[in-house]
Amino acid sequence: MNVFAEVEARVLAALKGLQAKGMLPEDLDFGAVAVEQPRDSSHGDLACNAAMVLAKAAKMKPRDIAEALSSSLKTDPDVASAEVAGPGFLNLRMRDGFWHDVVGAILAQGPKFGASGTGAGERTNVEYVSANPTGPMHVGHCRGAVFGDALANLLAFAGYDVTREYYINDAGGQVDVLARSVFLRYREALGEDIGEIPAGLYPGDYLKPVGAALAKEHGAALINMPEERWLPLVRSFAIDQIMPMIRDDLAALNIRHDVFFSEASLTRGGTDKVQAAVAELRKRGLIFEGRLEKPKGHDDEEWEDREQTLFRSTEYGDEADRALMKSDGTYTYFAGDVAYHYDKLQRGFRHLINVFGADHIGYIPRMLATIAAFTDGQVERDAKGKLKHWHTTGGTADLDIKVVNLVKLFKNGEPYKMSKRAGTFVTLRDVVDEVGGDPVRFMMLYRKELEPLDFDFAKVTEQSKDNPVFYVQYAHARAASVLRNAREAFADLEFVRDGTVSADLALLTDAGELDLIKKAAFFPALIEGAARAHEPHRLAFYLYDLASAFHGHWTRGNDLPQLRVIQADDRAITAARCALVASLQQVLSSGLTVLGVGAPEAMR
RNA sequence: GAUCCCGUAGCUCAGUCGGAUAGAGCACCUGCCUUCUAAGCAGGGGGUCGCAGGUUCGAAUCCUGCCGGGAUCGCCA
Repeated sequence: MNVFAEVEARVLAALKGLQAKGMLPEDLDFGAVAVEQPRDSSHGDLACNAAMVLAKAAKMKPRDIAEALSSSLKTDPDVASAEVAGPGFLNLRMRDGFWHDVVGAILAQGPKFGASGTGAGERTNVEYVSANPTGPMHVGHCRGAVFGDALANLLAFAGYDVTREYYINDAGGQVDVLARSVFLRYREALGEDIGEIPAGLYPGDYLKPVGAALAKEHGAALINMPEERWLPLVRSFAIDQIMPMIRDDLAALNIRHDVFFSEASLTRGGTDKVQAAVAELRKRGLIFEGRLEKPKGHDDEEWEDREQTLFRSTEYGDEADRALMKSDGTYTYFAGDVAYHYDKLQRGFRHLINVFGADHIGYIPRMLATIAAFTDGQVERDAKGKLKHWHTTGGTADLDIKVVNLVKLFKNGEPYKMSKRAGTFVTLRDVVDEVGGDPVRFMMLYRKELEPLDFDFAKVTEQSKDNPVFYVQYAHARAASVLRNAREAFADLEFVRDGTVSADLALLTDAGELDLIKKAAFFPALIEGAARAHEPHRLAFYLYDLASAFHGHWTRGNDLPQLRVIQADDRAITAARCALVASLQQVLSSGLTVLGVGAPEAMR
């Protein structure tokens, strides 16, 4: 039950009624008509902008439309008042019974309250994390991981059919470096003194067990092989060892993926998916042999001018065409990504979402161009041809690229630089072990993803009570606690029977109680808006707001005992208030679950 | 050089498709625990929404141009 959609439907019906009576011209576009929450609750429960958005097309004064709409809506038995205000707002107040029904709906629908059908089961692929499999996850990785995971949860809750995907970059030079680093640890495991790890290789201790495992499996068999023979073997061995480490790290943050897609698999075993994808682009006339201009702002010396295979991404607003083949005849990273995304499309996804780190911003235009090309879609541009949004439109499928900004690490207020070599490398696991997954997740989500985030390791560890996650969790625990106490006060207290509310909700007459219901009633609309915008942070802020309202109402009971939930001499009112508290607990629980954060029954 | 992001209270940040008197947390000040969990609550001070134009019934929000901070650029991944 979405009260905004509900009331909007009634407004639209009223507008059509006015048309039928000839009080409004036919042929009006009601698309911009919206029912929303007024910023100031003294204006009413709900506000409608219909009069103002229709005035021009209807060639009428906004206030005249609003007055007509007002008298029409006043006949609705749920409408307590419909006043025209300001330039033509229609402020609606609903009768208490309308809000009491929301409590009933929440308790009847349980965890499904707020879940929506807007996604219509459309197949959606969210690709996130995709860290190179060269070591354990560090704190910098976890923002994109948490964001992507929460976004996937949100979309699933909003009715999309979501696949969570991790692209394993296991084909480039970095994994060769990994293999060489592991090979060194392998020699070490066999008793050799390897001395200091040479520059250019990964020095981390986490590779020691990998080298030891390699020694256990192969003994000394690899030691005298030429590199070209052991390299591929060690490479895949190392990746097979490290991916479980990464999965474990992610699991510690309550993150799981449905699909791990290997870059190397694109060209393994006689198949060449890159070639197939490039052929598809060639068919569209977007592949050509040409020369690239020297990039500006870089030293000239290393630039080599040569003819090469290029993708005409400038066709879709990119600033340069993009190379697909290196001079040694192998594919570029981009070529692999083209094939990977072609594969996603062939798997039938209608919506693609990629979560990028801010350091990949420059990669966005070519990725958008790729999807636009494959789907016969467009990349939106403004009049000057600049990219307007980071998504494609109008094609058989679309891509939206979400960028999470950098996490700036601090320690005791000082900027903190991570370095694998200096041993100041902070792993994700260290943070989660010390602080817990819930605070990390909530902190990452309690912020618009495009904003930079300061992460002070010491502060999060020592003053974790400042983290808003506890505020929200406390509200949930408080609700659980009062329900426990109520059942103690009234042994067989009942407010729900067979999925419907049995308590007399008409007893909820306090303004604070009704205000809480109104906030809870906003949840479905919030979910829809956040899902549409791909912005999980809105949910985090909403939950904070709801928790705040609940804490405020609760504490009012200190001064005014008659407002407390448990009224020892009044079973009926206790039951009604318990129903309200249970409904708030449900919304808090559902929201926290979408964010991937726990909803505890008690705080410690 | 080019592209992109950001600029809202002392600090960190929200602000729904353009909506009414711009909000929260922290910090500061004043109160509230014999009371359903004080990890809480109530109140106070604090603003040129970076600057200047434009669009319109209405702009923190959209457009243009500046200013400031940050990120990125390649046959890397």
